[in-house]
Amino acid sequence: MRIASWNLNSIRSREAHLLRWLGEAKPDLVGLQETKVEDSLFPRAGLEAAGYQAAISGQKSYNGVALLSRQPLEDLRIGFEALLPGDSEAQQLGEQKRVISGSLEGVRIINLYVPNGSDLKSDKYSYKLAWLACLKRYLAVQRQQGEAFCLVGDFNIALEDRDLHNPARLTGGIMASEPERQALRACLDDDLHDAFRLFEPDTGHWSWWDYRSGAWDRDRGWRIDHLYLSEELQARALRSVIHKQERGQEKPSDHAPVSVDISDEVDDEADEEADDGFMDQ
DNA sequence: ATGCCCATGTAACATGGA
Repeated sequence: MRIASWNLNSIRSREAHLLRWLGEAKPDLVGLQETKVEDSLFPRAGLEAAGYQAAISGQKSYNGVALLSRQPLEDLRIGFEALLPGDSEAQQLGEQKRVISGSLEGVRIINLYVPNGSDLKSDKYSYKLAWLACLKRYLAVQRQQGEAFCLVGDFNIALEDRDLHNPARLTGGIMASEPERQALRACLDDDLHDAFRLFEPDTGHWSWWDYRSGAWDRDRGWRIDHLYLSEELQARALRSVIHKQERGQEKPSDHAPVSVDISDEVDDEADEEADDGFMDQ
């Protein structure tokens, strides 16, 4: 099973990119972020023609998440409030559409668009930290359910210095500050594993390049889009890839898609030979 | 140093992103 995540920066502006990429990468399950469209205007027709159905949670102009799948998802959950019914903060945070999850073949995918935070002195930064604290409570409930799960999305956090192009200048600032890194580590809690880092220890691999300052041409990027696997899925991980070529397209999103392949055989070892030749870069 | 670019909404900029 191939699971992917992509911040599209507007699905209506990027529909052609998405459809072409789906045909090339053929993911089974995709978490999308920043769809930037209310549900009634979500462009379903092209996706359905391409064999994908969409579970959506959107709003006008900002935010918005979706899950694409070839097979219908089971047990759809929208927002933190789906798992935290008595949590008033979860209710309040649900005004911004940033969380959607569903199950497929015994695997739950939780798709997130973590707030950016803007600036360390901004109210949006406190919002980001409160949001991550709520995510921790949400995951505590998820863990109690004993289901294999995959946490994907645009985290807007470079968790380690090897995840950004200029740590000397950028560490400590937004997307690389210790409080937000600590808040994300608390969510991962030693039992969620970064799929990409199972295979690639080196720096120099990015998933986001700023539109400004010629960041793409200078390869000044950050790795802020992640796929985290629970223990049972970590053992089944075959490879994880950043689909960097998508950032080089005409009128691209500022994010590249990321993906992980999970063995269908529950008893297989992680070092098993991969079963299909799709690669990038 | 600051903004650089891009999308949305609404109608020449304002807001948000990261």
